Amino acid sequence: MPQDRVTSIDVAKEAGVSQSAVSRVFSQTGSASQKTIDKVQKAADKLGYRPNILARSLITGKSRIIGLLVAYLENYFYPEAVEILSRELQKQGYHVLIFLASNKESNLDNIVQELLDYQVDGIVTASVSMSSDLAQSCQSAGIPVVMFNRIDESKTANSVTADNFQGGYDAARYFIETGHEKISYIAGWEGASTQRDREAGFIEGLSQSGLTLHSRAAGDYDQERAKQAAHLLFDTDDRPDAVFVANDHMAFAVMDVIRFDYGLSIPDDVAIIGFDDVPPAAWPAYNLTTLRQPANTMVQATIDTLISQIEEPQKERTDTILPSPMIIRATTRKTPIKA
Amino acid sequence: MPQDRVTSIDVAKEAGVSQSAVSRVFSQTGSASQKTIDKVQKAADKLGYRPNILARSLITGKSRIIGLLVAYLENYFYPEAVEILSRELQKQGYHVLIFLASNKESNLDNIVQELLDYQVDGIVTASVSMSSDLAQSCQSAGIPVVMFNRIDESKTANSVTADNFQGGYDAARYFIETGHEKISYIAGWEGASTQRDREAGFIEGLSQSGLTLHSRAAGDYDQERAKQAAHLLFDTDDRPDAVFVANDHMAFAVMDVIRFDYGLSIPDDVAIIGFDDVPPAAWPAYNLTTLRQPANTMVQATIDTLISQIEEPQKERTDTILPSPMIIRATTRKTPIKA
DNA sequence: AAATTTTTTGTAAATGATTGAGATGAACAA
DNA sequence: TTGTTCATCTCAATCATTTACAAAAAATTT
Repeated sequence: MPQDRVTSIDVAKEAGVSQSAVSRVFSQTGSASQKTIDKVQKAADKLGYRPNILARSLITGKSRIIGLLVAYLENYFYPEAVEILSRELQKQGYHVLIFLASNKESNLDNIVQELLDYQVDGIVTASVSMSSDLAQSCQSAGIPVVMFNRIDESKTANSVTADNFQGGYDAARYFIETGHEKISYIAGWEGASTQRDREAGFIEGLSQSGLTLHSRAAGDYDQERAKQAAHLLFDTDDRPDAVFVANDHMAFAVMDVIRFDYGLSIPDDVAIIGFDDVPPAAWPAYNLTTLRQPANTMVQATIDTLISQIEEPQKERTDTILPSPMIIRATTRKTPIKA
Repeated sequence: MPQDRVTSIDVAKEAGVSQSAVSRVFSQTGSASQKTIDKVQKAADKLGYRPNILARSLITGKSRIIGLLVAYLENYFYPEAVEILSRELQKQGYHVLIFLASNKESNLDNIVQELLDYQVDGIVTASVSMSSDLAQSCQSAGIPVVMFNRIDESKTANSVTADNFQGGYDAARYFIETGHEKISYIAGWEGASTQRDREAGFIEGLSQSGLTLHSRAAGDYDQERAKQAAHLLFDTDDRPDAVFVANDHMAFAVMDVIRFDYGLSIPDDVAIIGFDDVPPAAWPAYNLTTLRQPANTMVQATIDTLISQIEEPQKERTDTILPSPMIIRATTRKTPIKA
């Protein structure tokens, strides 16, 4: 049977002090004499008392809950980020309430409403971009929002991203440096800022050498679609000799198609660069050259912006862009020029 | 500036009814005439009112929050499970507050306490087993606990697992059927019930044919350790020709070692069976024969037990064991007998 | 139309904490 | 002793709801 909750009143009675004395002992703010602190501690331990966070939140107006809105976890960049985010926030006395967005946009409004119903102190969106209306409505409710891995075009929410443009640019430069000329691109989901920036940077990098895309197909950040895209690129006489894939998750699928469906060798026949540097990229079976999104620092930046805005609501919004270094592994050639 | 919260009192004033009338409209229980419902709805819409869940929880004693305690997300079985869990609970009006356990046992007590502080309605642990004391203390606080993917030896909490014993058994039988005799095992973390059951089943399956383990090493469910374990098994003249690896996550690392460090061919030189059937197991680069843990049905069972216990606290605890079918892919031989 | 039942409504008391205002008392100086 | 200061404490209001109770209104029966 659910034993009755122990409240501060019970502790107060047990310790022979007032209820508010108990409260003062448990909320760091209050001043209390060592004597009462001891008495209260002892009574609390005896009864197994712990303050009810919900009641506290009600009155302080701070729940110490951060709402995390994420669309899917199949790209392994996100589980990693979620883990770090959650651990770090935990250290600072916050906790993460997780919400999964369906793919249908329409649903997002409802989900954000539910988030607000829980009186979250802040919101992090990962792999999801809020409409400006939605971001605005959080804003005006006084709830800071950080978009993780998405840029907010409307400049309402904060954002933290890797330098997607530069990453795309570097990928292009590296392909060119290593002697490629037929260079193709498999795009992510067109609605995502990451996709747009990576492609824009890549194109820019090509055009520096007077090149354009040899071919292009959309993979929507999905493995099945990426496979189809790869077939599109390779079911032709004029195959690319280098492919930049908009994220690692798709790159694995693309590599599998290239190796197993076409029997081509990577990087001798085709070089591949991905984006994210998720753990499997380092697995010997793939050993993928990629642009690293630094999950750790990205999460840290996310938390910093969020918490500083929670504590000082008047703070300006910020866009943080972190460097995305190239991790050179074995899916690209090392030799500068093709024999 | 954070605009003032809209409360039921504001709505009541606007609609010209009592505050409790507003409450009645928003909580399904209360009776109200169509006329007041309309008035209240209109006023609420106008002011943008939504009930404060924290305040509601305070009085009802139900937060509709489920605490999820997870140790790490690097084994990709868990992100998948978390995603499904969260989505399904969301459908039922619950939400997931996620807590990451550190590896240090000591910490677990604190974390569970924090969970309870949030007045969660139930707890799911994934890849974590609670001490019986801890489970007991949740029990007596009236908070049902389901251990996902762990058996509770002490029979205090509920549990949902795949049939790990049978899976191990089947792996052994399959190796034997396909003509192997030097059969080894790479163990998971010895503290986990999954590890123990998988190994026990495997040994049992071998002994049915009068065989014993050719060799054994511990990988602790960790890729680095698994690699070391693989070296231990293969740095010898008398190598195994089949290895059962306690989960897929380690199996990938082991395959990489076998292929790239020893230049052996899978399954011709060595056959491999894993456990879990995480998505990368189906990727052509691995194409791993494995025992599937049915994430979907396991999560569904978890939710069912949890919710039924939340709603009927007197309910008996249950252990659910779900079948773990073998998914035969390309890391095992198909031919019954070695040439 | 009166009596009865049913439905709706408002009042007020919870829920379990925080917190400001004032009361208490100890410590100290004059 | 008296007055002053200061830390500590208690009281009571507050947070935003739900909900028991009783009163009022509406619907139904006689």
